[in-house]
Formats: sequence, C-alpha cells, structure tokens
Amino acid sequence: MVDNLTVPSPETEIPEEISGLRMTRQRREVYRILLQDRDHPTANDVFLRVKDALPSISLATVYNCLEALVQHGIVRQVNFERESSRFCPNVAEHGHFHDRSTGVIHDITFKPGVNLSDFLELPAGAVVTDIELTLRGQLGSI
Amino acid sequence: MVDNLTVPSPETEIPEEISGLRMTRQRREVYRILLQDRDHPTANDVFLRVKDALPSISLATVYNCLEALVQHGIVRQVNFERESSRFCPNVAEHGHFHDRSTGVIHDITFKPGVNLSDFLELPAGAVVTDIELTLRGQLGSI
DNA sequence: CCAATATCAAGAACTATTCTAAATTGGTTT
DNA sequence: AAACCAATTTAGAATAGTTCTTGATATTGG
Repeated sequence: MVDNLTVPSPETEIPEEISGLRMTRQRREVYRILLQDRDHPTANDVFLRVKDALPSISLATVYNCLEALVQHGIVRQVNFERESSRFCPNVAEHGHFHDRSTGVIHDITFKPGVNLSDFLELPAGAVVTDIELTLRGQLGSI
Repeated sequence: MVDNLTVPSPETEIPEEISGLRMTRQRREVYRILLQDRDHPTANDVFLRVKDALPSISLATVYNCLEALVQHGIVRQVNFERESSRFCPNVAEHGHFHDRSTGVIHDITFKPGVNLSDFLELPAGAVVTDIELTLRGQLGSI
C-alpha cells in the first residue's frame, strides 16, 4: 500500500542534504517520524513523537522543520477542512480518503492515464498545476 | 455559468423557512448576500456586505447564521488550505478551480455519468459520502 | 398576554500558527 | 584551535480566525 518507490523507508540513512535542504538533526528527526508512521500526523503529533529523540525540541522548531521540508518538496502538507494541517512524506500526486468511522486517512491514487478533463468540466484554458482531492465516507464491511 | 436550477436568484422571495430552518431577518440577509455575488466570500466579507441592510449585525451573528445555513444544507462551506472559510449558495456537487493569478474561484462540475472509481484507485469497500476537490492554476490566455 | 424557547450581540476565550529576538550551532577561515 | 559568520533553534509573545459565554431581545405556542 505504501509507495516505496517515491519515499525512503524509515531505516534508510537520511542523507546530509535533500533537494538542497541541509538536514539538521531536528529536520532529520522530524522527517524520520513522518517516514515511520504514515498516519498523517499534525505538527503537534510530530512534536510529541520527536521528543523521544530530541527532548528539548520546541514546537516552533517542528513547525520550522515541517515548513522547510514542505517548501523543498520533501514532505506534503495536507489540510482537511479547517483542522490542523497534517503532513505526509508521500509527495507523489495523490488524494485522501477520510474514513469517518475510524478517523483513518487512506492515500488514494489516480488510475494511470486518466486526464482531469476526462471527468471534469474545466473552465476554458485552465492550466492546472495543483490538485487537492479529499473524499469522506466509510469503509463498508464487505 | 451559475446554476439557476439548484440556487434561487437574489430577487426571489426568500421564504419564512428553508429546510426546517426558520429564516430570521439576519439569516435572510446573510443568505441574500451569498446569492447576490457568487464570489465565495469569507465570513468577514459577508459581515461587511450585510451591514448595509443590517448596520447593527455582529460578526458573531454572521458566523451563527452561516453555520445554521450550512448545517441545514442551504449553503456550502468551502475551505482552501488554511485560509478563512468561504461560503457559497451552490449546494450541488461541485469542485473549485482557484486561479492563482487573479485569485478568482471558479466552480467546476463533474461530467455527467462519471464515476469516482473510473479514475481513482479507491480502497476496497469505500463508500464515499462527500467529495472535496480543489484545483489550482491559471487561466491560460488562448 | 405570558411563559418557554430560540436567536442575537458583544466581547472574552481558544487554537493553530507565525513572528521576534536572543541563544546556539555548524561550517569556514585563519 | 580560535574567531568568525550565517543558519538554525528556542521560548514566548503575537496574530487571525473562529467559537464560546452571557445577558439581552425577539418569536412562538398556550
């Protein structure tokens, strides 16, 4: 289910630098936490988890690190409604299915070869650079 | 471009009650503002506009009214990233195209007859009750 | 008309996030 | 290794949007 082609595993050595971003101790740990449990944690979730490795890290630093990772395309920031932002290390294009009964968020991918204009009435001349798709519902028990 | 089959026009008399929600003076005016300019205003935008008709209305009341309208399915609340919520009177299923260069938000509809599973790899047994789709980009000048 | 209920208004409170300023760190040059 | 400089981290203050609280006001049903 997890795409190991686009995202390193948590055991992988995280290099000194990724996409031009120097990996400080804090950034490395924040990133490692994201790779570890792919459950779309909030900044505060990350803060709590990263404290094991770096007890003196501050929440502001977690925000800083997440912002740096996002801006360098290493991590994706995901917003559901007006809830706290969530973060995931899967930067491949994908949407989310939010299971209302369990709260679990599943990544969903587009079928290969589909085109936005295949199923959407887009304004004439629209050039789409960014897609945000969230589905909500339940995982029916078949 | 505006769907007059699912949304009343601003000139239409707004009835005493919609979908079980009593239309107070404040709710009526808030709703009228939303019908007037379909530009996805924020709560504060609505507040500023509605003051013409009701100079003593408070921002809290605008929030209350919008919440009541949303909860009764009369109005839709739309969130882009972590910006202020926006509100639109088009409750038919639709997504949004956010033009980055002008800031204008265009409603986009699904082509008739398309199915989510036609273009998405959904988790097995997923029952989708709610779709949120936002595209960002530019309206190329062709 | 009166009581019960719903709604409104004003401002305080709350939450997630960003900002600020000072301290620390890391890498580089001497 | 010491000095230097820029980048980063930290802690707490500030901010923005929204929600909550409380008392006032309006509306409905009896």
